[in-house]
Amino acid sequence: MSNPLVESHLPLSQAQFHVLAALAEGELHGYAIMQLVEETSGGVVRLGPATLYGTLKRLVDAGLAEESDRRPVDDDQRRRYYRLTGLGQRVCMAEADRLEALVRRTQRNLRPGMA
Amino acid sequence: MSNPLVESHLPLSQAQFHVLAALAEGELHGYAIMQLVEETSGGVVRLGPATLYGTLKRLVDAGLAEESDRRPVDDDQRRRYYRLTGLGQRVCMAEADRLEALVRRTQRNLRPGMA
DNA sequence: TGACAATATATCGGTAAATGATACAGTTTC
DNA sequence: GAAACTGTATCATTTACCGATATATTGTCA
Repeated sequence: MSNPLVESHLPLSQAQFHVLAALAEGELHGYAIMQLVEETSGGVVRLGPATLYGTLKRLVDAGLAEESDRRPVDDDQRRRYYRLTGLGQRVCMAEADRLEALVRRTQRNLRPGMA
Repeated sequence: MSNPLVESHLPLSQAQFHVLAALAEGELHGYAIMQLVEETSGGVVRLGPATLYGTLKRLVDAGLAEESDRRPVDDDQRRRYYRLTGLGQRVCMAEADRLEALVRRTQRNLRPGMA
């Protein structure tokens, strides 16, 4: 399952992974990403505007996310929606799988009770 | 289970979490950490000397890791061993738990096959 | 309707972290 | 005794992060 195109984007920074993970929920606009990340992390991860829009721009430049032209009726016209690209989905999934293995191993090592 | 002292160190950067996770395996010297991180990530995460020793120093300054005076007989005398502090264990565990939830949610969202 | 809070995007500037390159010394192997 | 590997360390640069700030729109409600 080795894929050089995908792996060249790994590992993702925390900010990048959190934004991609938020977009995995569906098409979202910037402000909604901020709220979702803060909410799903229990308030631990708080992306300010500079971090969010900077990260978003980098993800778009890297081809992992793209702006969507989706426009729900009566939606706030200021909103700009983003979604994962196909590559973005694969990269996000690969990073999630990689972290899963690391997390499991770490939890096993630290579970009570060790010396 | 909220713990301000622990949470003030979250979220960890990728490099910091990887080093702490490596130290969760046991007391290790710098070079061994480099090898272990590369090995357990399937070669995806490669810490150069600057990243490793810089990160290690920051972790020690933050009280998450400490140098050990452990000296196996006939061991290479250049080696400097490090281990997690009590705080480091709790922070590493908290980060692992946080990532676990995020990873699960992301995998659920991206598993085949969605639009 | 007028004021205020929340929503929404954007950028500037400072700071911290990550990283490639490099250096240097000890150890092992043949 | 030379080459490859092990091991720690730092410099200089790049990159990313992030607090602060700006500005405009939308929603609320008195």
